[in-house]
Amino acid sequence: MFVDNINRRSKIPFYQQLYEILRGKIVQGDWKPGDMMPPESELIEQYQVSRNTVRQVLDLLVQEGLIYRQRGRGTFVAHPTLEQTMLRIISFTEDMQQRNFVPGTEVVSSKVITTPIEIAEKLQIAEGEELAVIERLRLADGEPMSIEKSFLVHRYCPNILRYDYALNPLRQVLEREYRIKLIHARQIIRAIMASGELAELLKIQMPSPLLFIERVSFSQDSLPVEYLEIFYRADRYSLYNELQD
Amino acid sequence: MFVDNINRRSKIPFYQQLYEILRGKIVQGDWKPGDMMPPESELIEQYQVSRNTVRQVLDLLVQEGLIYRQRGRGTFVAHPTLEQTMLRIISFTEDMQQRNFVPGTEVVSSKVITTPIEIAEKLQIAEGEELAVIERLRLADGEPMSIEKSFLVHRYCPNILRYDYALNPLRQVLEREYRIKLIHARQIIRAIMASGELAELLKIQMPSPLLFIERVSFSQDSLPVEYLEIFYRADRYSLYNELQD
DNA sequence: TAGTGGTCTAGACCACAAA
DNA sequence: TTGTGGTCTAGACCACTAA
Repeated sequence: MFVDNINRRSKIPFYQQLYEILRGKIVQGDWKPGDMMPPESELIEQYQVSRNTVRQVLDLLVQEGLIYRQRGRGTFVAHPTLEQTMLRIISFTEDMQQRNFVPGTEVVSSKVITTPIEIAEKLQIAEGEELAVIERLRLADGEPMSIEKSFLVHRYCPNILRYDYALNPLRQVLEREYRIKLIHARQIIRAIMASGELAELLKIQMPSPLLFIERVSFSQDSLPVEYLEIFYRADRYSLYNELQD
Repeated sequence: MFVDNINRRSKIPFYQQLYEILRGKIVQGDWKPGDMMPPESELIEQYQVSRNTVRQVLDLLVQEGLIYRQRGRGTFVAHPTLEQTMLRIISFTEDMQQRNFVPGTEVVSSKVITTPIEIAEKLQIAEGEELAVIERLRLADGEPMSIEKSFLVHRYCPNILRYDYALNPLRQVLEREYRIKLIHARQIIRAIMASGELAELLKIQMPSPLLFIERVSFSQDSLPVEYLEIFYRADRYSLYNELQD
């Protein structure tokens, strides 16, 4: 078990601490989909915070789609949906687990290049600065699902290529070794035709369509750190979301 | 000007009333992008509600992307972004205006059919029930942008095909003539290859990829009313969104 | 220093679901 | 009737921005 109480001397707000605690219980499966959560009164008692603070935390979890509330009945752990994929930054591993695939990774190449102008603009750096490039083939149940090309500003994470990204998640290395957390991203979604090179890696016939995502991710300091290109096999991958109003 | 105060005898919660009021001022342009909103203290004074209630309303507007807050500086009206396209149901006309295109529409066909089983499932109706089908070619600056095929449960909107959908927005007819408002939708986004028929209508070469959206829209009574297929030219259309966490 | 939004408390009354 | 979440109040202190 992890920390399960609020540190009242910490500079982190109570509601963020409680959010991490409750989210952990859901993500780690202490509370399972469909389970009723402790009622607000109990959370107030257990964590010694006010009702407003508890409700602030529950609001966040509702927004995230992890729980839902029913007036008069209680608060329940939600069944996971693909919805969450579209609004939160999640890892390939998480994404595949939600889709009931076993994830796998092969590194296709990794090298340092000088930044071409198109990417320099997206990452707001000078043309010619060094970029670390990691190209990975992503597998689902052993079959190719997508190609990911990561372009990282090398100055922020020197020597990052010394790790093996078939074994280490890139985001974990960034967090643990370089204290860089990617907390915000902007992406564009397109349909494209597979090039010969991509078709070969993804084991698909030509011509075939791909779902193509270009994403720029920002660190906790609001610096653009990574430009990512993902090429998904259109026969295996689609996006889902919900609209309001 | 519309209603600009809170009806304290209404059964509608204060925060919902205040939300409508403030949202109206933004949408109708009383407050323009970049403008500072009145500080919380002023809203409390003017509308005679507590700070919590004011903040509940502002939270909603922040979530919707209409405003943003800066600690120590104030609360400001946000500049519209394509972001909103991905999370709100908007019309083709609105979408094109945001993208700085002049929208246009041609009706390709309209007819009544009996529901095939795949669509019956999506709309939760019996196989063989009547569907009104409207197929429209959408233009942007006079050039083909997309094909939309609407499948409507005919029982909910009898005789809907008597209107001309080159002139009348479908959603407007549904609202005005049948009191059906589409307030919620679920959609799946894929990449596909254009068929010969679609390629011809969209004036593109074969083979070409398309961005394909399947959407089921629900009325205010939570009934599925419309199944919509949209085929976008991939060379002219892409989706944009932002991710957190 | 004055004014802003961010966090937090301790109450209150209500609406709804289930027993 | 009891227990749940939904709405609302009137305060408090803090952190940040700009003058």
